[in-house]
Amino acid sequence: MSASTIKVTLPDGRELELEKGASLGDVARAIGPGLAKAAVAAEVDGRVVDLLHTLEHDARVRILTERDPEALPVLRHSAAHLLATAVRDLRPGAGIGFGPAIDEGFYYDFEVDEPFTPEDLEAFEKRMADFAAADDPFERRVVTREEARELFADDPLKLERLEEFDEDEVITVYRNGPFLDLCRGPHVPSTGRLKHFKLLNTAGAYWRGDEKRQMLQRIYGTAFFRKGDLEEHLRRLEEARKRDHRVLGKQLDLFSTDARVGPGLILWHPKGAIVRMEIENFERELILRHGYELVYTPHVVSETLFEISGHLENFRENMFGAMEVEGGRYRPKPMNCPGHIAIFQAQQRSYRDLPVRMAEFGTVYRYERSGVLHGMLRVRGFTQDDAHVFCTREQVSEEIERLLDLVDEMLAAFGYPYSIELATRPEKALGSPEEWEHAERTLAETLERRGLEYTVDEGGGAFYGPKLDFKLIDAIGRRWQGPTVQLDFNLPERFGLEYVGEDNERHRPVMLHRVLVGSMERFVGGLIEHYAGAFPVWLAPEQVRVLPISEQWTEDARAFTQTLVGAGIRATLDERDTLSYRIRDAEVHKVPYMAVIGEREAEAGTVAVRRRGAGRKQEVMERAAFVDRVLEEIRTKALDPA
RNA sequence: GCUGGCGUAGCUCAAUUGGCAGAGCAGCUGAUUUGUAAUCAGCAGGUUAUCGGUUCGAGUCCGAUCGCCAGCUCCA
Repeated sequence: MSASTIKVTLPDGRELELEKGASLGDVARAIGPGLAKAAVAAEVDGRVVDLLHTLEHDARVRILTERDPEALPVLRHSAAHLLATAVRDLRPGAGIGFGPAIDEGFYYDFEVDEPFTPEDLEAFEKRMADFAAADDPFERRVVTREEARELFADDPLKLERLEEFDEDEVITVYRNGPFLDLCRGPHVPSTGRLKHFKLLNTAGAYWRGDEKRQMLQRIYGTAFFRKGDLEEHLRRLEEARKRDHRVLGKQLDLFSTDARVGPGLILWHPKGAIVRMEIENFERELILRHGYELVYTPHVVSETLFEISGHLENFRENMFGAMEVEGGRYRPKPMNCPGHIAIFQAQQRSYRDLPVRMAEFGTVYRYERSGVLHGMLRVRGFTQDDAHVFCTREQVSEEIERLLDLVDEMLAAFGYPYSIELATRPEKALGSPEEWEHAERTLAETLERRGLEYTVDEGGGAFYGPKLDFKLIDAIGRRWQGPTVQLDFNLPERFGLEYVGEDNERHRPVMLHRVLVGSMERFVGGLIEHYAGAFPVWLAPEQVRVLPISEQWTEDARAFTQTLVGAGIRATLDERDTLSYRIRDAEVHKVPYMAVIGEREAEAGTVAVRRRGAGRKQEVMERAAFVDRVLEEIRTKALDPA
């Protein structure tokens, strides 16, 4: 092979020989005209680049088309440029910030005097379509720092970014039509590739995410290769909106907030309280089976405790203010751990006592800035299903294993698949690197021993120890914060925790923090959305609604309701208006079972059972059999058939 | 906290350029007794979030406060 050629290896192992300096577009053309047309971008030695990128060395190359998931962020990033093109066209003075692709789409930040209106968005979207129709190529150019300074002389935000480049860093700019941006790329070949996009909303966003800097106006949008994908995405957004726990919470009378009570403080209505009670009962029974002991600690605690724990120092801005009582200062507790530690320390502990597993449904109060509050998902008062395990260093691995079982059993009951993340040592961390290394390895090895897949969140641990995060995946594919297991090198030290070992010496125990649901408020809020308000029977506030067909059968229906209630089933009798009206009402309130009793059922001692959402498909069965079925569903925590 | 938007009956929403606050559902009363997603009629329901201002006149315009929403920042 001559010095002026390079070797390109394709995913199928095939090798091509091309001129040095050939572009990825050339590679695609060399493979075939069909691929050349379909090509969107390319992956060179694992890095996504655009087709203009040239090859100077031998490389492994994969041409990316619409079908490759890696191509979507490229499209979206290009869509962000298209948006900026339109905004610059309609608002010539607009300053440009950053415009990256994000998980579900893209955004671009602008510095403008007048914030954008919904009408502006429509106008921008139309203008984007014009520039897309023009099919301008995305042109990449490497520039010197000086050139770049000149090109962006009128863009202070870009100039600021420019100053951050290292001396030897390659500075590239991209042009499409009239729009030039300082950008690393990659981009699709031309604006004509951008066919299916939508601008979604606008909001303020701080420049560089720094609240001390000026606020820019951000426009969010999304883009797809195929029309159907865009439609599907918009349909999902609509579906998510319909499942909104704040809307369903009101419709189903589960919870509310009240300005007089205070923002971020949840009022659990009777029906919401039943859902919570069922979860707590289930979990209480579960953890007792898993070797936990229940404790209770006070809601208002002397500041002394939080001075020792360090919360007053490190968590102060999240704590409610102090109240003075007889010269002492008290705070609503923001966390339960110090209380549990105090219980641990109430007696001398022997290695024979360990591990000590202490659990509490502990209500905590944290000051959250008003702008972040959100329904039940982000509040100022919430109840954690909190537990702390005090054990020896050697016991950590086994305790983690037990937790994995517990997590699995807990989440299975709600039908949540989950993924695991191992969060490791952050920049600012307490404890020695060796200690961290050991702890991280323990966690990783335990997961591996159980054959569990996990990803590593590098630097995502708390300053006081590494953790395992379990992410729930809900019915419409969204990820939620689930259980966490956190190792703590800090508190045992601060409180001087000790146990007496086999050697009659004092040792420092290891401490694990763990939650399963995290916060009852957030978890139930998430469950409402997961089930779209249609709780499985065991969680349903009302499990059976008994419907007599006419007044004649009311007494029989009342007796049957009593039978159900007597068996421990949450059943009510509805003897109002027409049967149709009551069926509708039960459906609207998502009651899982309707039990209809009329002449035929009264005579035969049966019941006509209609399942929520099943329409007219009903089943007539013996009453005792129905009671058994409902009890069985409750016992097994049966989920609705998908 | 910040930027923008919003706040009308229990709920969902109307109310020309500033000109008599309305409807459906829910509730109550009565009639109807119904076989699978809304029977009919009547009644009641409001200091238009709160406070102040402009105006002959404010749900509508202006200011402040409170709350909510979309984000930013932060997080269970």
